[in-house]
Amino acid sequence: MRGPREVSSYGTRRDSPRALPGGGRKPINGDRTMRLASKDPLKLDFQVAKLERETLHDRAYHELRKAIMSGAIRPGSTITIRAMAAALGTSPMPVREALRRLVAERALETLPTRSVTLPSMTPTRFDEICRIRIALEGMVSETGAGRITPEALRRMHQIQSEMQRIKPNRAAEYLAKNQELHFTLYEAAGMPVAMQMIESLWLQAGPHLNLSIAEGGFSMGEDHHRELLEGLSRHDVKAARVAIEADISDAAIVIRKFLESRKVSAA
Amino acid sequence: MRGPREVSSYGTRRDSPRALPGGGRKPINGDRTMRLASKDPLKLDFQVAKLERETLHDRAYHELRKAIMSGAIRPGSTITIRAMAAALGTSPMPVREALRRLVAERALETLPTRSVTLPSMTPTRFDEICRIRIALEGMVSETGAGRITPEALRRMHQIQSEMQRIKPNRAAEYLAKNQELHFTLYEAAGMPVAMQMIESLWLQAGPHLNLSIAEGGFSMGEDHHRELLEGLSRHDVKAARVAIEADISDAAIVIRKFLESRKVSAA
DNA sequence: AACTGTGATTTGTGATCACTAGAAAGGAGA
DNA sequence: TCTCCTTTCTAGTGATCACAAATCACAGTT
Repeated sequence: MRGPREVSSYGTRRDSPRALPGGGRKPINGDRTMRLASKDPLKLDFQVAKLERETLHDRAYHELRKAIMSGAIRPGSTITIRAMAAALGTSPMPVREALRRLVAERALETLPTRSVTLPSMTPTRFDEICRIRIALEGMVSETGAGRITPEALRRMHQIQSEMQRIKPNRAAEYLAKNQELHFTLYEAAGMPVAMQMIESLWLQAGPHLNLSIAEGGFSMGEDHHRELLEGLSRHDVKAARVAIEADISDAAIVIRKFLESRKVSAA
Repeated sequence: MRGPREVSSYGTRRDSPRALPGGGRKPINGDRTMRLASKDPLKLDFQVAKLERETLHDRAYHELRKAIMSGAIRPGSTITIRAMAAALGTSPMPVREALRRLVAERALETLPTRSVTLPSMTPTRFDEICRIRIALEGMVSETGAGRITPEALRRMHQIQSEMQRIKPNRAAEYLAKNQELHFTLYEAAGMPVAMQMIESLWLQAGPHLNLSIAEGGFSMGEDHHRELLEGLSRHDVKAARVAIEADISDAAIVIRKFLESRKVSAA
């Protein structure tokens, strides 16, 4: 006899609503909520708030992603499903799917034992990622430069000035702003497929950037960002591309040095 | 009272071995099978066949992938977990994970209703994919051209001559050989991260290539493949890159025309 | 005849259980 | 004390169950 689950330590019970309030993330339901009256234009004569409906594995995915990007998970450490599930207050199932998704995006890796780890970065792999980034982000930034709106450009200037005011010991903030600056330009290109690929690349490199910058301090990007914004102002798409490529290359040199020094110290 | 599963319609029972014979796919276990005797050098004085130990969701993934690439799944049609599970003779669980993985790779797409479909290709998306391919595969092919081994080059010649002998009505074979030719070059570059990204792009474009070639016939690539092989023979990496880029561009023109004609006929 | 509300069926999501393989810990013998 | 074996524990995989949202079918109403 097995009465349908009498006890459980989960915060979310069966009979509680599945829809979770969720952070400020975009809802995945497109437009097919609220179909109540007045047919084809599907208009309602009063306003209602759109319901958020996010799945648990989506939330687990975003939590893990955040932890990876921020450097909270140490490279080489393994992530166990059950521990993560306990931390999130869910069953192992959503975590399993989130991990699988991150493995597919190459942010995580499955060991031969089938455990999942955050892969450590080798200089070789880092070089490869940088070369891909130059090819891909170079192309996308050139496209974005040709289609950027005045609002987006203003926003980039805003981000740049904020970056210059960040204190030298707040490396994580700096990196976040840096990402925002780059992605504002890329977004302007209107290339969603490329966008996801670039995000995947940043996710692979991110944790190691965080670690190396945290130790070595940051002094990167200033010049190239200035060149980038100048190029955008005068609609010089080639200049924008060159600035992005140089930005990636120069940062790569610093990080690579750090990776190699770490390799020596580990040996 | 609920005796632990008396009946089941699955072909694979609990007590049957988990390890499935599997097709000619590479096993995911690295090297840590067979650790029976003679410790540290890990040598065995006789040869044994490596045990295949592939998870069910890996097999489901590869089956689905094959179905997508071959065009067996029509764009726009939805894939239900339970139907796929029944077809594979497993529980829905492995299928669920395989689908999630393919969605992460953008080969499939989740609708707002959370069903999974094979997305149909718009000219816009196709153009984007081609531009990404030119940037990425151009870079990789230049690298590969500089590092290709004589064996790999010989193999490429072999593939090319096989392609020329394929009858005009065997489009699928032609596409398979075409992929083999490209990937042999890319493999030589030794860029595993880029490799996976390129595979993902081919998986996105693949089904639609199949459909359009099947209807329109194929007359693509001959010239560019010749240029490519000539360039490789004389170690001209730039020529190889240009040939690949032209190959992608020219094929894109044909496919794009097909996509647009189809759009009109659908409307 | 078209639309709306209701019930039945389908389908995705999440929880729990069972099973197996590694990993770790503990103990016996040299 | 070290090594090897056994036992125990841990963790991933897959099956099954339960539930809710979506779709479908149908009937009743305007």
